[in-house]
Amino acid sequence: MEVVRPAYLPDPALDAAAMEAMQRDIAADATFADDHGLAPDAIRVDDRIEAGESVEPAQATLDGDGPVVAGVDQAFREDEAVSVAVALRGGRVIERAVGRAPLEIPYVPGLLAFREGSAIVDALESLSVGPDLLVLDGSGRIHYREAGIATHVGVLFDAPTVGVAKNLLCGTPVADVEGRYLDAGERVGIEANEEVETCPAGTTIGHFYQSRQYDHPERRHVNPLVVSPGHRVATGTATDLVAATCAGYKLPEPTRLADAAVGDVTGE
DNA sequence: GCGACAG
DNA sequence: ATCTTGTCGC
Repeated sequence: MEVVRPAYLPDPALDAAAMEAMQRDIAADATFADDHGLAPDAIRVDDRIEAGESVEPAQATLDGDGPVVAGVDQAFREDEAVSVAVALRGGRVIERAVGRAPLEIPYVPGLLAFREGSAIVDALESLSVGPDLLVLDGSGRIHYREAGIATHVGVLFDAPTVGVAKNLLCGTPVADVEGRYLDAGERVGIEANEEVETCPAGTTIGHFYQSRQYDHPERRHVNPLVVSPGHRVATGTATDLVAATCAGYKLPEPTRLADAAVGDVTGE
């Protein structure tokens, strides 16, 4: 893949005010409407995984039909960030790419892309396929300036992206989910509030999505995913697409596989 | 000043 | 995110 908006490369040397200013520009350039030619129905997961079988990584097959979805995830060592992108077609791995970058700034809520972004760019630049959709770890439009890491990366490459987070950064759920049991498949809208300074309060900027749930509400329950559009995807579609990439686990397959891959790149 | 806060 | 083993429950 190729960066098409180099002005938005996440330079960790910028001061916070400059980072925030860049995010406002990115949000203005982002498209929170469908512009991707992807149909959730066209996305397939590996049926062997859905059946609970263990699957060996498939050999690279760059040819074929059907949309390509890539998951991206990061892990950290001493003072470097490692990012891995895993591209899937029909639920099978067709390519993996690794990227690295020194860790130069601490984690600051709202400025995540400036800490991890360089490693992600490094990984995606070495990816030979241009995925029809990128699934990033973290928020997209659910962000103080509607420019979370999924939106930032999407605009950098002008690629359709969605963000999948495990926790809510900002915004207000339209229904109380606190300790409430959501059935698998349920979604609850997340609306912008005063924390989101770039759009009117009440705008739907994402969803809680219950990708997986236990059968008995009494004791244990799974926390829902936090899904939001990154770039070139509408809010409802973002959740539809993420739902289509899930295969019985809490995390979407692209994310799970990127997670595992970055794990053993970082590990042994 | 206090609270909230992706990874 | 990361430091880290076993363990309770379905």
